[in-house]
Amino acid sequence: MKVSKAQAAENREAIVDAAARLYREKGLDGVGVAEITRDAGLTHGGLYRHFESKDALAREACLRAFDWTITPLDGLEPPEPCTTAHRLRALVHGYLSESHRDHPGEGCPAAAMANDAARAGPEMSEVFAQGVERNIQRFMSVLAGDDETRRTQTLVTLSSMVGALVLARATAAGNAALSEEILTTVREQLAP
Amino acid sequence: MKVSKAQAAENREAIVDAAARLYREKGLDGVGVAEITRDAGLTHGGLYRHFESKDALAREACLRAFDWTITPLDGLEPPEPCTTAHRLRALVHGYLSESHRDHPGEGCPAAAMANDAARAGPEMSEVFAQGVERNIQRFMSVLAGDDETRRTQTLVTLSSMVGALVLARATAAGNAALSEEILTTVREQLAP
DNA sequence: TGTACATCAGTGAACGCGCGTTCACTGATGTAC
DNA sequence: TGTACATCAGTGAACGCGCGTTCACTGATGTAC
Repeated sequence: MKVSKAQAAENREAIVDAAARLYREKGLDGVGVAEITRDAGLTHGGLYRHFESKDALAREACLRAFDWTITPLDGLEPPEPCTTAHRLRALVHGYLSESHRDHPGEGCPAAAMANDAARAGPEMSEVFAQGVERNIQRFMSVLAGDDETRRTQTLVTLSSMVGALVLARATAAGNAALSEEILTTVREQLAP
Repeated sequence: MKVSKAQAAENREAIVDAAARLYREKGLDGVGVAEITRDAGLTHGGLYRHFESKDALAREACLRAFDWTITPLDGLEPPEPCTTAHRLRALVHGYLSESHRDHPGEGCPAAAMANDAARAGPEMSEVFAQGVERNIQRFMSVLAGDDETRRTQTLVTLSSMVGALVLARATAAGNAALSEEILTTVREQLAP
């Protein structure tokens, strides 16, 4: 049955949100349209009233996933005086936390779907690159100094964080000690 | 028809090698058993004489992939005197090269299949963790200093390289300039 | 060293299954009068 | 403001397709004598 335009818009958002979460958790090839629409409270047939194809939905979901913001850990809120070092530490320790490692669905898509994005064709890669650039801009705004220095530092720190999180996740189920060592060592090294 | 035991062993190796390459290129969910056995010069039916299931093959292929060694770039062979700094530079610049970015099938599996390994269950995660630990040991052997310092430096540098390569690959098709910027900035920062 | 035969690596058709996508249909919405 | 009706978001059965796995079969291998 038809629903109101407002309801239809809400349903569309629910589908994108569900896809953004499920794709980060299970990968682009790990979720079907049936699971995504079910998660959004709908059935699979109606998907194609909103999206041209599964790939088109995936692209929109990827962009949505980059709206993600880090959840600061308890006690990691920057204390006064709120210096650059304090903000950087809160960010790094939130990113390289056990909580972020164990909940990819609500976390950074750069770490959760990079391998998938690399294989999904140029259109997805373009969307992913837009998201990464947004991540870079947000990270730079935390730092101090001239633009070039901040951008260089951001690229290196972001790469370290993405790499450490990706390795910590891949080893978590099979070697918890190694996963833990990667998280703690890298976060202490980046922001002691 | 039956083949000699030596031929059968060769065929088994060919299947593992093909799987190790294809899984790195296309992901664990991106290749079927038909493509793998075809690549090894066989048909899909015989696979189950050698492996219990596709998952069992995937685990063995992942371990095999970690036999990977970096291909030094032209002119990046450590010059005499061959110091720690020289070896480190050759390694970092080889890892963060355009060639490595564009050929994941022969490259580091930690960067090529980390997302897949994280979702493939505890047994795959254990195999992956073994491979990562081997990568760590090999990287440590290049460095100088006491064990703790070398291991800490290794974990941070390895994370940076994995993160940078993963991001460079995911953005390559959609934003070549950003992909290039990530590679060059991080490699110059890690080993100027 | 020959010979007869059991073994078993490899083949390819067939299976059940879940996938992305289509489509006839439903019925509340929203508009034309 | 009512009323009649076209619209279209959502449903769920159906489709073709490719997947992992099975299995009857083939025929060279390797062994028992």
